[in-house]
Amino acid sequence: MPERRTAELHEAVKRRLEERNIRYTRGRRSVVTALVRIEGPESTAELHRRMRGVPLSSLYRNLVVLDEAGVVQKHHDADGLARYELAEWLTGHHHHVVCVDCGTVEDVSLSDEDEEMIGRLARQIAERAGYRETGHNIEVEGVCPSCQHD
Amino acid sequence: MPERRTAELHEAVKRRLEERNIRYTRGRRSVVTALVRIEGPESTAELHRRMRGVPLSSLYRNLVVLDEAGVVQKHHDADGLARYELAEWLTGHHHHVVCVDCGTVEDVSLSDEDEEMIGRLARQIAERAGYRETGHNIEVEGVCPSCQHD
DNA sequence: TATGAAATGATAATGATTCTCATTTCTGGC
DNA sequence: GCCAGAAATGAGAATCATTATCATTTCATA
Repeated sequence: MPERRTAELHEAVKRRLEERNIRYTRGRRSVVTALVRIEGPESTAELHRRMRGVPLSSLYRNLVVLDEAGVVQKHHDADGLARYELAEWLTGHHHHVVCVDCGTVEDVSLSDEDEEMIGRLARQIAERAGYRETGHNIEVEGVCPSCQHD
Repeated sequence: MPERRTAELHEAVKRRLEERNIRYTRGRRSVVTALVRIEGPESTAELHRRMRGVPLSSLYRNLVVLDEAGVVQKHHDADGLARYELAEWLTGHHHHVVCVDCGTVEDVSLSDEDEEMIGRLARQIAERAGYRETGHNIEVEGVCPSCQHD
């Protein structure tokens, strides 16, 4: 993500939080900063490693706050551990490829036509079960480049 | 699932386990039996409730065994809790609709044409990230019928 | 600068899952 | 049927990510 955009992103987050009377503190800023550099949802352990000086309890607490404010999106990997990334209104709509070997998750975007197709299928799936759709995404499993050694 | 098929299903599971020199014991049978009645991935707590007389430690241990043998498929809900269902080679390929309110998960199947379309997109997503694809599924989020009260 | 609300950091508590180990149940050969 | 070894079980302890607690600090506003 280009330098330029990062400042705008922080501004957008700040506005979003202020609308909800939540302060955009240094700890929360550093969560967002750590998340900007990332290719796909990262574990809390990894995020903590990237953020020297921020206590684990604060990280957890702020992830909850940012999640409830819709700034961040929470996922779970194959072991059930939490992984976070910036919400789609900040990064754009995308899907995930998960490595079945090492557990890494990467973001992938599709063309507008393909997205439309998926959207239609998702609506159909929801409708068939009597659900009111609120979102969808394709989870693709595979073996990532660096795990394909044999 | 019809009565008739249930016996065949147990036979298929038995063969699968025997190939791996794993015994198909009463405890394991009752896990499979509990799973047959289910509409979508169920939590371990719910499974345990359905299986009076089976200690929790045995349930957990057998879920691991059945998962490693490919009899059962493990998922995680929005809270990161484990949910299990029978593997697709026993039930057929399908997708999931998740209620964002109560967390229930239901299975949904699509037409062959739609499946082909999704398969193509999944391959494309994997390829774009340099992954060798091993599987995929669409996760649709929505509000289930019984949570649509307002 | 004072005041009350919100956020922090250190630590304790929680709860799902996994591990341990003594006991029990299978299986295959005699 | 009976034995020996392997596998499975059950009860409980241990683990570990995540949450809650609470005294202290920081912030926004007057």
